[in-house]
Amino acid sequence: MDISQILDPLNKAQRRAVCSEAQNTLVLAGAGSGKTRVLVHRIAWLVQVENVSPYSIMAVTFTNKAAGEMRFRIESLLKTPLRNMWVGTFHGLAHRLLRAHWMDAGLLENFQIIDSDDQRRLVKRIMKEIGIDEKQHPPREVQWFINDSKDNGLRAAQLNPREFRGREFMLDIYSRYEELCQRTGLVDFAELLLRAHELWLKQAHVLKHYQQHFSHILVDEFQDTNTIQYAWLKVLSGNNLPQTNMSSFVVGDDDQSIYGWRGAKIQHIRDFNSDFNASAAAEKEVSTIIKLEQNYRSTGNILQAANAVIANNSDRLGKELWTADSEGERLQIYQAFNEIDEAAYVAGQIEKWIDNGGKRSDIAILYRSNAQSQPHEYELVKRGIPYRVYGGLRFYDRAEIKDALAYIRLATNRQDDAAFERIVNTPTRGIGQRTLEIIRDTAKSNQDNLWQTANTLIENKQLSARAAAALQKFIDLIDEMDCTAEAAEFSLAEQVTHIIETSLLKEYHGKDNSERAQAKVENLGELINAVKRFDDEGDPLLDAVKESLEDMLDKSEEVLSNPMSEFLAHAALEAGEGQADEWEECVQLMSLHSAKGLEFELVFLSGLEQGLFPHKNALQDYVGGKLEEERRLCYVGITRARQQLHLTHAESRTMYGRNEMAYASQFLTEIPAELVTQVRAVNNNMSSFHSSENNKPFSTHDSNEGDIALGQRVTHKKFGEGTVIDIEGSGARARVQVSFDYEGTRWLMLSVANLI
DNA sequence: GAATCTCTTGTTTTT
DNA sequence: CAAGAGATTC
Repeated sequence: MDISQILDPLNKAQRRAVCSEAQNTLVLAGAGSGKTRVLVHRIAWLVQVENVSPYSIMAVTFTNKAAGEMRFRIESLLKTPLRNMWVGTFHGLAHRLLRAHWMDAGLLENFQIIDSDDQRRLVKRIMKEIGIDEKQHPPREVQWFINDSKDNGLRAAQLNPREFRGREFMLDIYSRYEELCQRTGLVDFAELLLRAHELWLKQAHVLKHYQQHFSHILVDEFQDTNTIQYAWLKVLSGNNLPQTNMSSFVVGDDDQSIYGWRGAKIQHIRDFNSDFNASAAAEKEVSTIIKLEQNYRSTGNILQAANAVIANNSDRLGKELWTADSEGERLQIYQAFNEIDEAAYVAGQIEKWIDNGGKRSDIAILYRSNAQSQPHEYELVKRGIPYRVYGGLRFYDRAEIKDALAYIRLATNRQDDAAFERIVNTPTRGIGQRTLEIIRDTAKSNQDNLWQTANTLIENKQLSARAAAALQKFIDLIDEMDCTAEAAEFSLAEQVTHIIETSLLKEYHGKDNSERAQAKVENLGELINAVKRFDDEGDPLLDAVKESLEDMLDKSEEVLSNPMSEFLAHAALEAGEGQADEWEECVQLMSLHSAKGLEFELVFLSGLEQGLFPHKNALQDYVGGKLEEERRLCYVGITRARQQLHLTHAESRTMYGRNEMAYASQFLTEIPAELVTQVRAVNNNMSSFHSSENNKPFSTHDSNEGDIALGQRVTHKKFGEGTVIDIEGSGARARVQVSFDYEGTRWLMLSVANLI
């Protein structure tokens, strides 16, 4: 392959980045400026021109989707499969390293990854044990504290107790949690990263091995790295050495940093230059910054809107996107009466797009929170428009699946307390609170896991005959499911099928004949297919690790861990986006967070209301930091659109069962009016009147009680809750409903929902 | 010990 | 509206 194929499709700045000779390169890439393309072509350049071996390259991303796409695009560009290249997410790579070096990392061989749900249960259990009132200190907060500490690389022992005066219990819970996880072979998401970092620091031979193995590290979405990820990269890149040959190539956009709540620090982009040049033995340029500002994605109007919104943020690195493209259409803002009307507008526009020959897969509906997908789904189903929802409750997160996985976990690793707790009495088998309390207490005082404790208690006849019998039945059941090495003669699918059958989970979840129950039974069946798929496809990273460890003395056998553990890790890390219907032609629904990195011809940004987006939690933060992250999220949303962008908000929205009124999002007012067309459909049979108790923002007008003209505004004083109103000119009548907005202001609501 | 009821309470985003 | 906790009844 000749160089022109790699370089021809690139502009000048992109080419400069791809061919960068600096040891460390930071690419500041605006939205739609060809960020992924630069990464992919950079790798192709390294392999084809600089003769770098693919497996001395490590490419890190944040999502599995991005990792998969990068691998795919590199393979298509180079026209060769690259099984041995290290491409993965931070968590995926960290997990892979820990599996290969579990002993050096101080973990149990069959350690399991727990999600935040399991984590909260464990925290709760500890709080109960040491008598901390959950009402006063929500487990969520403690959980957040633990994760935040880990994200910053701090273990309980490293925290200063003096800073916890009056909250010493936080530290106490943290260290007990660490101890419990260690003993039972459980690793949470933050722990994956922290352990991997500690592996570098504590095991010099491991670090040295990988420092010699890799010559190039590439990082996507660099603005999203948290402290521990950044430190991990820094150490691996040889920052601790006087001289290193490792080359780092990172790509990011400070304006698209949207994971601050997960510990990401934009500051890392600023620090990169000074932090990654310790090896200044410079025969060649040490570090360089390249800005990509030409946007190839969106129309001029969309880009201008995005620029205008993000300009309200302070402390940016400074980038101004431009396009050679034409202005295009104006953005359209639709003020809906409520979320049903909003969904109807969106679906109507989608039908129009399709009628004009547009593709469904070019359309995305984006929202701030996953719950907002529901009214849209309802409307799309009603009109028979195929769609697909990303995120939200994912396959492996469903209760019935987590139950099944807990059985598999316990069958794989008896020390897994989290799994034990989840299924010891699911389905119910006569093991009640009392028995469980005894097991927990004994386990606590003996510093033992629940499984072993239960066995001991039965042996020593310390339980009532009834409880002991029930517990014994459970123990026998799990033993019979055994998935440890001895089960190797059965395929994964056979083992899982057996577990689902003998656990009676299908009977348990399907007992009432509801649709919901039926779906659960089907999901359990689907789990077997998921196992089969996993067994067929395997983990592309595994091959890479095997290869890279071949030269590491007597370590190669450690790489091959129990296949069932591999599957469980896959379930925890991939969370199971449906893969089968990936290529089906349908409208895409997803949160703004999961939309990052994607693009669509037609985009709907829905729910642009003050309190929802920006979210009310962010508004309470008067420092503005959180609000700025919301604004970046809005920037991400706007820049997803290529041709057409619709922004919608509703005056009233059903939230936790009540109608809530809301003002339009401040972000809407930040878009220059000349870029926008305001749409308001009047040809539906829906009317909405509202006013606040203090007559803000509307003035009051005299009106005969019980008779309202279309479009007239009223106060609640004349029309109390339940008053019947004639809607002038329509012949319709409605009943007044009183609602409250986010600030607690009282409103009157009349809509099609109130028609009588 | 299990099932059912009532009550409260809490709601972003993801690996 | 939903999940979870706590109380009540079987």
